[in-house]
Amino acid sequence: MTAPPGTAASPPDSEAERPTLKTIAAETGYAVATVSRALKDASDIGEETKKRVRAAALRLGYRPNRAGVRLRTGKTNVIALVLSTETDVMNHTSRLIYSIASALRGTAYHLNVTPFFPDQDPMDPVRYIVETGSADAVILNQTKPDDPRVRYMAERGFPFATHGRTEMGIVHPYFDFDNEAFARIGVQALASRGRRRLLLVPPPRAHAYGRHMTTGFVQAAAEAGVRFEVMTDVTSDSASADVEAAVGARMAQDAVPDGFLVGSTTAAMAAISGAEQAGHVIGRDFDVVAKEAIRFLHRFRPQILVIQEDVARAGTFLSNAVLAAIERRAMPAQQGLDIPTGVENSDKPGGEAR
Amino acid sequence: MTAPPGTAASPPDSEAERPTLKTIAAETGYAVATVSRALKDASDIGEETKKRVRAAALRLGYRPNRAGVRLRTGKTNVIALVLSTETDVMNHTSRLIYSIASALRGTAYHLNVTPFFPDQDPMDPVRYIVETGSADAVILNQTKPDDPRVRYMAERGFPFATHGRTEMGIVHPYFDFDNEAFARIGVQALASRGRRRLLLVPPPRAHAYGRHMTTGFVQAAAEAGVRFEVMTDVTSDSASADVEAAVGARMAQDAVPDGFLVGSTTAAMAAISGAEQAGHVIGRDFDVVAKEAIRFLHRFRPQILVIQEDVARAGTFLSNAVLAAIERRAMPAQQGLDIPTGVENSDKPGGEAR
DNA sequence: GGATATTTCTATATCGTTATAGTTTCACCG
DNA sequence: CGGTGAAACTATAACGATATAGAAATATCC
Repeated sequence: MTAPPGTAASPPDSEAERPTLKTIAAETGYAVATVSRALKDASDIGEETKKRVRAAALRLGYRPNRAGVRLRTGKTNVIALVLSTETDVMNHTSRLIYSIASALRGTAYHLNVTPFFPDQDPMDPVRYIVETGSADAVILNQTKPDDPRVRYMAERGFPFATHGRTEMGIVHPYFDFDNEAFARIGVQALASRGRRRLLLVPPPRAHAYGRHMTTGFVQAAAEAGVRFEVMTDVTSDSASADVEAAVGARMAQDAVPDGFLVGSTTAAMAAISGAEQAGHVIGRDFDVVAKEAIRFLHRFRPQILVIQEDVARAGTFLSNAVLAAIERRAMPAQQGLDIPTGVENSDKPGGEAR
Repeated sequence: MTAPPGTAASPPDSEAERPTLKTIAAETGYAVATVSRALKDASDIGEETKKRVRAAALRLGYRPNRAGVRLRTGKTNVIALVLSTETDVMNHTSRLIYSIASALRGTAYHLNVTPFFPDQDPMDPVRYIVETGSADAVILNQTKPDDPRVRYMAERGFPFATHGRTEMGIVHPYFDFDNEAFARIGVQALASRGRRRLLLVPPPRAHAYGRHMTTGFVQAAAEAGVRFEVMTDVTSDSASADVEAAVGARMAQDAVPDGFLVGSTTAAMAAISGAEQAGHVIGRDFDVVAKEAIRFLHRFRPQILVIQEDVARAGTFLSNAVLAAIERRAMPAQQGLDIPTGVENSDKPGGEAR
């Protein structure tokens, strides 16, 4: 009898070594290649062998070494989420992260988060990931109308999806909140409440969604036959104090607006503060339509008119989109749109922020 | 003359292959091992060689293949952030992520985010990371007084740091907001405003910080000689509607509290709503002290008394702590505490939420 | 019965890196 | 001039996985 080690009991090591294919091979008596093929259920491996190998793998708690797989196959099993830190809408980011991670549960994929900062070239993280092959797919947020990151990934055929659209005519998977619909519904809600002089605090035009919202606002207001104006000195991403001051100043002038459409949650609060300081009362002198990802604005002022954005749906969609792209699968829909259906305010019950 | 390829011009490949040590070796004429050693500035490599190798590496845009390094050395260059999704305090999470990522900029480390969900064993992600060696260090948040995750990592000597303390007597790097100081300062602020019947909406006692806050509250109130009570049916993590209802009910009974200390931002808003619905006026009938990570509560009610939590500092500290732990370096301080210095309200100017 | 498939398994090379044990070259020494 | 040692470099063997060509063993066919 020869003495191949590890045939009987478990290894005598004090440090429990992590099992590899080699360990299983030694345990079962098969070759490493056979074990590898058996575990991936290859057609040229016998049923009995597969059963034995799987049993050993389970017993030993085998988990493939990612570095080994990655080196050999190039597959990283990583999805990179590249986040713009420019705008951090209330709880938007963490919701997005949670919903992506949640959709990735049960898959072999892990989530890598790479924020980039205002002093940085937005291309840096994207280039790094593609050049070093450190992820299998990328999810981007805060797209610009002409976004070099999208062009870069599309040109290289690197799997990716974006939260937000572009205006480049490049077909790729994205999920977007329908800011045009948001503006339209908001304008209609204000108009139906008798508001006739509308004011938009728009997102920056540098972002694609800023243009959509502005376009929707202008069109809907024109259709409704009401007067309208768009703030130019501040955006919904400006510092709260600036929004407050700008709106306050505007509300002290002539032809006072009586309906606000505001592009972000924080800016909505600031705008209301500004108007109030100019002596106007919400619900009586003016109404406000705002977008939020988590219900809490109604606590700020119950009179506020709110349109909900479903960030979790975005995360789920984007995860599925990149998983499909990695496997070169077709998707039922390459693009997803979160189309709001109407405004809410505090008289309507609903899910609550915690 | 022999014909070793790639001596003169760049490779004729249409697909620009990613350069490896081999590429540099071919370019420079040195052996792969020499190139490797030259790039890590080993002592047994000549200056002239190093210079040439570095130049070639730069010219070719060489970046080490992480999978190769990881396979050979076991080093992943990944920091894992394991997030509890139980409580999602306003913008807390994204701030933490940004600040960690920011501190990791310029290092060779990447950030992996692994949330775990209420239906999951909190040990799962931690076990997975340690067993598969998928990260060099772990950062945990939302510690429990007796936290098995901390025990697990400490026993194995796996580099880690936590946001929040435990009560297990295990010495390890952590950063914590001083919730005891928060409670003390809050109670003193209320007492100095003449409030004599204080109410605490505490964080869940399952979390370490919940105990700290409660302890601090009870002690400070006793010292100040004021009456106090701790809500038992709801916590600052309860659904907003529940907090609102519970506080509202309490405010309709006898011996009405005139000062609230609230453990979270959202619960503070809910508590105020509840009290207001019971007919009480903030600033006149009662005062509220709340904690926030991002300035915006003053917009909700200017009268609110706010104590700021510096989440960015936590992220920076935790990053440095795990980097030191990975390199087995000593840290100037193993533990960090964010000790609030006082309350603010809207009469004091300050940084703004955007 | 010999040739040809078919099934099932194995040996080998490889991905990119690094640790280790050489090897070569040259200077210096007694 | 042989021996010693340092300096500078190289060859080789891993790390763990998998693709691929090939090898036994068995089955199938004319």
